[in-house]
Amino acid sequence: MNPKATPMFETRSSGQSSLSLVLGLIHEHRAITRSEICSLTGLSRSTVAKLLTTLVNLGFASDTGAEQIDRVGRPSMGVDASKEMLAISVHPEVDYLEIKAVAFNGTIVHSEKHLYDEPIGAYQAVDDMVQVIDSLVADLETSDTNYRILGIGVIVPGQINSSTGIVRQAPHLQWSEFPIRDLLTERLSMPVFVANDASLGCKAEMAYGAAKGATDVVYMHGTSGIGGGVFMNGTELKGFRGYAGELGHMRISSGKELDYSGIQGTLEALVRRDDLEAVLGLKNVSDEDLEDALLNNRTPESTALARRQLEALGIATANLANIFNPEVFVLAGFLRFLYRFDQNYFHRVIKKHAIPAVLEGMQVFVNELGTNSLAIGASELVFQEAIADPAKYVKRK
Amino acid sequence: MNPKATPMFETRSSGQSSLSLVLGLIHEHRAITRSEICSLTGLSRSTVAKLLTTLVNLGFASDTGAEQIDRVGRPSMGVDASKEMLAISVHPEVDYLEIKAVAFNGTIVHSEKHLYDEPIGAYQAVDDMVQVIDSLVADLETSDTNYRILGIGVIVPGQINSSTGIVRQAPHLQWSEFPIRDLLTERLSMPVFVANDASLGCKAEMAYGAAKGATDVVYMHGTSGIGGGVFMNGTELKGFRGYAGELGHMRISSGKELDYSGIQGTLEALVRRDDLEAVLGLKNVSDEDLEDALLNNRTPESTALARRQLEALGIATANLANIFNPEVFVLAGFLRFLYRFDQNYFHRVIKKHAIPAVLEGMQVFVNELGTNSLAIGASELVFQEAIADPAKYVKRK
DNA sequence: GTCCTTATGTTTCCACACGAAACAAATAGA
DNA sequence: TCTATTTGTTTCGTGTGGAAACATAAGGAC
Repeated sequence: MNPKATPMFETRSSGQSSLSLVLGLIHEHRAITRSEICSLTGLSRSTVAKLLTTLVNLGFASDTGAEQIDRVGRPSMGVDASKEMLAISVHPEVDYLEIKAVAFNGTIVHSEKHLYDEPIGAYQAVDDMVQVIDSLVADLETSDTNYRILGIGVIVPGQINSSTGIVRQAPHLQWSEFPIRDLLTERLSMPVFVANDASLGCKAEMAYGAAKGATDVVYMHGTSGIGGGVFMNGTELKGFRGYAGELGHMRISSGKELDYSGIQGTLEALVRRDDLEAVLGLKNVSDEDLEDALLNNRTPESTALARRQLEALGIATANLANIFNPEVFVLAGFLRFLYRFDQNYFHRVIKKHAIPAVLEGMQVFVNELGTNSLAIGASELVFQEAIADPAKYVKRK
Repeated sequence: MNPKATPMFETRSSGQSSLSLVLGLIHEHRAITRSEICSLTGLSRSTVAKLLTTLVNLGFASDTGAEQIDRVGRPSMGVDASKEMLAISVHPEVDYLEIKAVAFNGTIVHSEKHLYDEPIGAYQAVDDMVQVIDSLVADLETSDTNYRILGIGVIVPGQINSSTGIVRQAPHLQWSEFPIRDLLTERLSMPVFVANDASLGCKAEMAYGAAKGATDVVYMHGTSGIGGGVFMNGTELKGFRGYAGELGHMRISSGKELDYSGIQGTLEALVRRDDLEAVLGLKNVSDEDLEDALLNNRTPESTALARRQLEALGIATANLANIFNPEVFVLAGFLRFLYRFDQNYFHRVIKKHAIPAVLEGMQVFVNELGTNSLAIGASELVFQEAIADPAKYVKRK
């Protein structure tokens, strides 16, 4: 046939098939009954039955007995999301490399962390990842449970071009222009996905955390800099080349403070974790310790600083509210306890700078998910791909 | 059946059917050959043939003879988008009411403008609209061409809740909380859609103007205030309640200037058409006259002001570039000639305040479409609905 | 002009997804 | 034990889209 035929769109029920729809529900709910699937999707009982048999055959779900009770009528049978389908999350940081295995039903089945004494280069990091993953895969395959690994999700603290899988710049790791996805794909021979840490944190909070059920979410994550993730209408804002969501670089003041990119008056220049540590006489402490010090040892200086930072954060939030009209705003990292320091003040600043209409119904939350949030977000990269085309993944004997 | 069954998703080829896909292509291209449809969609010849006969029967398209020439092989037959399917655009402004009729192939088949001596209220405006549209419909129906009107698109200069069709606030018209869609639907008995003017301008520029072919577009429109429209990945950013895109209220400076909502240091407070008129000794002049005066009668004062405004606009643009990583940035209204006043300076400001990565491949354009841009955008509201479900619209005898 | 090649339209049949309807099964309540 | 209710199961019909074979309309080589 015509070899030049490169369709602009997928044909065949573009968007998603019913199979994906049902599989997505199973993944989201972890356990769900057949009748719930019927009412949530609008599919008929006969169709749901057929779809479920194929999903069970593919290994994505398993039938459970009837569980419902205390209602008239024949009890509906349940299905569970698979405990055996896995995604592996990989998280390189300045001083460690963390690898976890997440099951399709959301449970963490494995977790390991390798500490580094000194920062290592990008290529060395890839070598380490390959080695750790290879041995993990070997362990899982010899285990008595019949695990099957669907792919790898890499969490990178920096700018990612998600379509090419190239790390554009990761300031803390000091990586730049590093084609991590292709390198890992080649050496691991399984699907590899790469994404920004803030974007994955947002994804996880939307799936199972503070923003569960919301479709329009803005997420800000404060570590050393401030990273952002934005989901509108349920899908991530990626932009032309995939660099959308650089919320920390938003300029909100005409002041002369510089952020780490050398830009003046940005959010990142005005809201700094370092400054909070300094005013409390601390250095390189954990988030927990900093939170404790900030909230419980209030001094005039620390209060003044926190207020200044909260004002800047509030102005940025108001700007983002005007721009996005989100349903939920999630604050993570050190922004979480900066917010808790004086949330009333923060809300007053927002009210002053945002249009009233966009604040109606908008909610501000701090992140709910703890240490596993990034791993869960990374696993979603893999699982969403599998959900979109379940037939591609055949059952392992 | 179960009456409580309210599916969260549409089943049945959710997204779009092949019929919509093909109809969308016909609308976009105005004229296209059958074989182009095959290669663009990936559908088979037999399927395309079937789909086209139903679309021709529905009246959305008409067969044309073979046109292609100078190539080996049987020439492919063409289809034209209908000249008879119409959308009516309605544009209320402070001192006029403008009504146009746009055909499915993009041609303007009718245009009329009623001037007002003094501002009229919202209800009076609706009365006028109904009267004008009724008589227009009567004219079209008695015409010798077999017109069929698919719906009404209303262009409102203000905040719209697109899901309820309520005008939240239109400062210049002095309307607020006005349920214009329901009022018009009731009295006109045809589908009515309402949208913000900047959003429609953006839609039109993407379909047929400066941003043609782009999927990630940020559009800023300067009239008295500054309105914005954002499309990401081809779909409009609406946000939770539909108020996303209030770009004019972005705060970029710590200055004390107030915009018309009383917010300090915003883009709208710093970039003002009034100020440009004043520095040139003008008042209430047309865009053409203001452009002419600004570009051709440069004084030290006007240059200084334009530079200040360009700097603010550049900072805002850089912020939006960081946030959205758009492919195309479109400047319309008076921003168009503010940009032309010194576009090199504008680009320098952007470079200074944006992350290098997000500027790669980003292009800045001024709007290309002239007076009909809003009408075309409004017609798209109607036509996109028809394209999504063509079977709903039966052919008129 | 006559063939051959190429690209397209047309027709016939088939695969697949999904639903409607009838029936079977499992519960609570009378 | 019987009834009402809800769900699983089976059968059959419908609609969407494709593959394959065939028909048709061009250009090009001889």
